[in-house]
Amino acid sequence: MTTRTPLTRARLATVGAELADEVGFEHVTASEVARRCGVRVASLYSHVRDADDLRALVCLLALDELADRASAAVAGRAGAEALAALAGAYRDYARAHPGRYAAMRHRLDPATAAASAGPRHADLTRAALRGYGLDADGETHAVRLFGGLVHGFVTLELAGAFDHSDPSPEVSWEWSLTALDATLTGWSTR
Amino acid sequence: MTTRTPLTRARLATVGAELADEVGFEHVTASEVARRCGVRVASLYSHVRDADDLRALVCLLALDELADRASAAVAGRAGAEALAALAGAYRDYARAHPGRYAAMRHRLDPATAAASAGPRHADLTRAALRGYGLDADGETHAVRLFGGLVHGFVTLELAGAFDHSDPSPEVSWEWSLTALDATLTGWSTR
DNA sequence: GTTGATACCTAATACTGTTAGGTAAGGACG
DNA sequence: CGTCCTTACCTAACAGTATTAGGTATCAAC
Repeated sequence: MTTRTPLTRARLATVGAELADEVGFEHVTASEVARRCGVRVASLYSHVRDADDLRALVCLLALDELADRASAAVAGRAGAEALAALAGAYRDYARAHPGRYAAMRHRLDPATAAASAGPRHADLTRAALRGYGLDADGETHAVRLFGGLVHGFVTLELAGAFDHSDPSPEVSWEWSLTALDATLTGWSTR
Repeated sequence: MTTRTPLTRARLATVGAELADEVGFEHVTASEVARRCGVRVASLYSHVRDADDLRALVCLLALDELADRASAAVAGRAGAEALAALAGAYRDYARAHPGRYAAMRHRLDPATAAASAGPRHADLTRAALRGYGLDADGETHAVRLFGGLVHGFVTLELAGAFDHSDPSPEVSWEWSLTALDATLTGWSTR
């Protein structure tokens, strides 16, 4: 036999992420991950503390992956364009990888969270907002408004909440981002 | 012994909802619900199809309960005031009953969803938006914008995403709702 | 007073999560 | 060259959860 890929935390994260996208994050199970790695369940415990730690791995991978994409999306853009690109990166990622997107809402312990790509997300949003000339507090409000709007819209859309009404969510998405830009432009002049 | 409360779907929903608020919706287990009802697990299966059906029960209860509160909140109000009251009802409910709030994102099969209080939520939002004089499509966009913003903000806040930055989320919340009102007012004049 | 429905039970099975301890292979070192 | 340690996996056992099958007690109705 060819030497099979050795088990690592990184590999577990990848396999877990693929599984999450296929069956949903809430159904990511240690047993199934082990099965896909061609290994017995017990062997996982040399690499992860417990099942929760395994899920945290997927969470971290998703945070990282999405931070990279978001970073690429805002690079070289400013103002409304940067905002739309950033929001689009989130939405596209959620649709391409629903399981990983859900994984990001997994509660991490504070230490892990601090060391994760989580802060990068906040930084990226702040960077995208730079052009609006907000003061420190205003920027924080804007980060929260942006985060809430994007996350909420994407979550509801993914959950199928928009499936039974008429105009395409695409249009609502554009309108929402336009409105957000207008709002922030207004804030900057106060 | 006093006649113990007989098991009904309603009782299972209540017990499940309490459990959800205590330990989180994702940890609502048939075993624990049975334990709290003073009954063996197998006995649940006379009332629910499977564990997923049990969780759906909690979801339906939450949808209903929150629809009632939302309804009371918007009664007798209009415009910005109605909008803020409706949004506040969601936020307050999420903070008082995080487990039930999480339960509402449980995927229901289409038939159950249609018969649930879900549509009432959409109707309530539409009612709260009436004062803005939007056309049909505009109203749909507004419902989605409102839903996304409120749900996203509340979810992130509950997840602790706002815990490590300075101004109180309260202020961001006010700002966001004010911005939403201004946006919709602007939409109506187009 | 048998019948039937209702509401609960025990028992058995399968799967997930977790811990404890065993083994095989490969490099380091005498 | 043989032994020793480490690494990376294994088997075995056990607890908890989900599910199904089939049994029993109670009670109302005919």
